[in-house]
Amino acid sequence: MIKKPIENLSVTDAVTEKLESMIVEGTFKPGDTLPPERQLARDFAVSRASLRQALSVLEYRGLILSKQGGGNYVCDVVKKSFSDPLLDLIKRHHELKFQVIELRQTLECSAAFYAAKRATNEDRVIIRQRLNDLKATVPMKNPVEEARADLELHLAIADAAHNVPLSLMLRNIYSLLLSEIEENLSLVHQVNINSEKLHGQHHEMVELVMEGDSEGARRVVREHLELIRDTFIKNALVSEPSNDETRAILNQL
Amino acid sequence: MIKKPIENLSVTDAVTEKLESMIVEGTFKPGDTLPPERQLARDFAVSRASLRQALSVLEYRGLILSKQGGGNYVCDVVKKSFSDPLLDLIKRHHELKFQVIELRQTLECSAAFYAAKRATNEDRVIIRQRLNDLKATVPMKNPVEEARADLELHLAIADAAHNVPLSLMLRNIYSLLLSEIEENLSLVHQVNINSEKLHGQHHEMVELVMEGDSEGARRVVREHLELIRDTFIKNALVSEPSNDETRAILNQL
DNA sequence: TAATCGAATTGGACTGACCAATTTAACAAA
DNA sequence: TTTGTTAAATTGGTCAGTCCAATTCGATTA
Repeated sequence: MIKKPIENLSVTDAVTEKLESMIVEGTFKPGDTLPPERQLARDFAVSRASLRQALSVLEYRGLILSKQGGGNYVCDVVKKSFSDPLLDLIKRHHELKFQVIELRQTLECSAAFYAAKRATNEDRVIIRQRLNDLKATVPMKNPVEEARADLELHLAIADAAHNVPLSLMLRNIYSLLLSEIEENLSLVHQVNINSEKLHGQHHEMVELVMEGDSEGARRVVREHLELIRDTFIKNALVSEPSNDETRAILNQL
Repeated sequence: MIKKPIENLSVTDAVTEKLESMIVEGTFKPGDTLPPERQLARDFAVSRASLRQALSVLEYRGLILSKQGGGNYVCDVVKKSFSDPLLDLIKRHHELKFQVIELRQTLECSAAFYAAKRATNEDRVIIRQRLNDLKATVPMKNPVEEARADLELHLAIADAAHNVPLSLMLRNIYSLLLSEIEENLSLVHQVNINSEKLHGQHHEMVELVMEGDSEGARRVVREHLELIRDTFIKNALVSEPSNDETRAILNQL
């Protein structure tokens, strides 16, 4: 039987693949400039329009960088990200970030609720340890480390809920938030306006879980994430005042 | 202070962002066709070449699908799932199914809560349609179709919550449950013991969302999923009496 | 009623032109 | 020579128009 891998590529797609291959295989090395578009189009026997469509995709993917008057520069392929397009989407759209916080609130409220019911002695030791770790990071004045310790505490509580899918989903959300924080440190500094209140909530949250007060734990976590959400919104207002996205967020409340 | 994200966008990039926003925010909905390229170029006051560069990036990112002679179709980004080791894990470990139901309860309670607050008229039409579809499947005596229609109703409510990540996670769970049901039909028949009560809850759930009673909607969904959970547990007891996993589940309650 | 055909619609591609940022080289001044 | 300025060439960015090819959809026909 003949396998028929029909090449049904458009001109643009074919050029995209060809250029990608040449970059990955080293025909064009990082830092090089690609041949001028007009010449490249002639070489590939395609129109400049089709070539430029291919170049736009390659630029979006981070393989090249176009500079008007300069040229098309080949970027370091190592930095190429394989991340999910959906994650890219969430990172770029503020209204989705708000939704992520809302989802986090939903999940964490349940996590705290069940953690208060099901936490084992071992869980309790870990949770206390995470709380101490968090307190230890405060004097370090390192916002990334503090954020990481903060999320580790929340994660310890999530794990104490003994619901594997719930823990996994929160882990996904935390890694997303952490990369967000690492990319934009200024947000964290402004968050610190409410740092005492947030730390107080951390203590209260841990205590209620320890006491087995599931309803109370859920309530505190809800308040905790409402405060985080409000801080996020204030931030959005500061950095992007009278922006359509920001207004859309406010209308959702 | 610096922190000045200068808007130095090219025409193509501006069009890309604009279209992306309109898709994410729902101006163009999944399944819709975008306006014809010539008209879209006129509307944005850009050349068709620039517009097509933007479209090629959006197509690479999976937000739209271009079909020659057909149009540019908006894809359902929500249906794109995280590449998740979670699904494999759950399929291999039966004790996780109970946790999945619990997670589903957490997510759906929030979904119903926000749906009652945010459902648009369009959402309401779809929800009513799904409820009618579900009622229509009952006389068919086809458990898989009924389960599918059931989940479609729940999904419509989830989408009405207007939280993309939330919808996405529930979609993942639903696809998991559906494949589970298809693999094991016997469970569904036994569930039918409570079918009248479940159907009544469906009606009540829809009505409360329609009335905008967010607290009531959340309560009904919680009861609904408690019933589903209990039915699931009874089933487990019948099929696997005095099993370690089953006892572990009961101890969690 | 169903199938078929063709015109209108729509995306795919090409060409040539012009603009704007950058680079390069020529030139002038020190 | 070295340095700074300027003008021309280069190059990416954008646009308008034209034609091709696949699809759609309504009118026509069996």
